[in-house]
Amino acid sequence: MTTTMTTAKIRQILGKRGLKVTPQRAVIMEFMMGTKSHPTAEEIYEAVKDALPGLSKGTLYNVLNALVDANILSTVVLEPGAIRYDANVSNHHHFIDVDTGQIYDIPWDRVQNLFNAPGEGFCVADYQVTFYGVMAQNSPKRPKPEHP
Amino acid sequence: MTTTMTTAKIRQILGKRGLKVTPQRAVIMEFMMGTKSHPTAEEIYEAVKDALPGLSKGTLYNVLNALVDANILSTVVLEPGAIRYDANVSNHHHFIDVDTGQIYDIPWDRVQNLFNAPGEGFCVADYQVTFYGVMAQNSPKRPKPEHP
DNA sequence: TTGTATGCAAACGGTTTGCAATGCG
DNA sequence: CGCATTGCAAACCGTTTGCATACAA
Repeated sequence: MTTTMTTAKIRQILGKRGLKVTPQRAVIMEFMMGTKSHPTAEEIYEAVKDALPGLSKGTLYNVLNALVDANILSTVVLEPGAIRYDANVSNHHHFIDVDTGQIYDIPWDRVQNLFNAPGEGFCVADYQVTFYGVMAQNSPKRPKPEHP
Repeated sequence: MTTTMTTAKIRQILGKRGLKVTPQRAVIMEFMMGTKSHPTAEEIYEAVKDALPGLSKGTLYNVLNALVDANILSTVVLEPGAIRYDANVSNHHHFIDVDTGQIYDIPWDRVQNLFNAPGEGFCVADYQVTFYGVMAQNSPKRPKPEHP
């Protein structure tokens, strides 16, 4: 895990929401701000356990729920069985690569306005598109294999 | 639960897929074909337990998984914690009434073609839109209160 | 110092699995 | 008759909860 965000910045974000700064919160936030992979709680646990050897699952969920409540993280449910966490809290869509399992954020404005799509009687307040497909082999967005 | 489909029709659907006809499958199918409510396994269990007093949860999941595998039912995950089942197996979108919790199917062709929306490099094979909002009070689609 | 956050362990809810008994074709 | 399906109970997995201790403000 590489450090991508200063402790000061994290203190500021937490402080602004009236949340205390704990090592657990700082490390988990730093990891989440530095990834776009939409990890599950289990994956976050694996990622931070070197930096937080004593971390318990209970505390992990406690921290994640606090950050979600404070609107620092958002959640997505794309498959049954696990909640995924995302540091991108602005409105956006998702693309799931069915080959690699990678999940990509799709900017909100790439999809045309669909507020009226459902038709008469449906008062749409929000919507979200989930795309399924494969990322082009030559796309720079495609993750490189670990051992080429 | 009202009978909306003949036993013969159910036998035909199951037979075509090479599935044996059991009372459990017949009753569960009949209930699912007659509802648009996207019930969870628990809700299906409650709905059919009068007709199938001995039904076990294990068998319920066994039946539901068999019907999903045979493409007689489809699944949706709209919230964490529970899979919802739908007798509508054709491509469609969903509208969730955030007041009532009701889930409505939105026909596929009410949403314009979004295959190219994510942009360069994303080869979209499929997509699905989830709308959140409220159904107009005067809409005929809105469910009537149990005790007006 | 005070109240909130942590660690641990037990509980929880939805779903799956193993196995003997039943029943459909 | 033979194999698929059922019922039951235990196991599983992600998540929540309760409580005593530790710690940020």
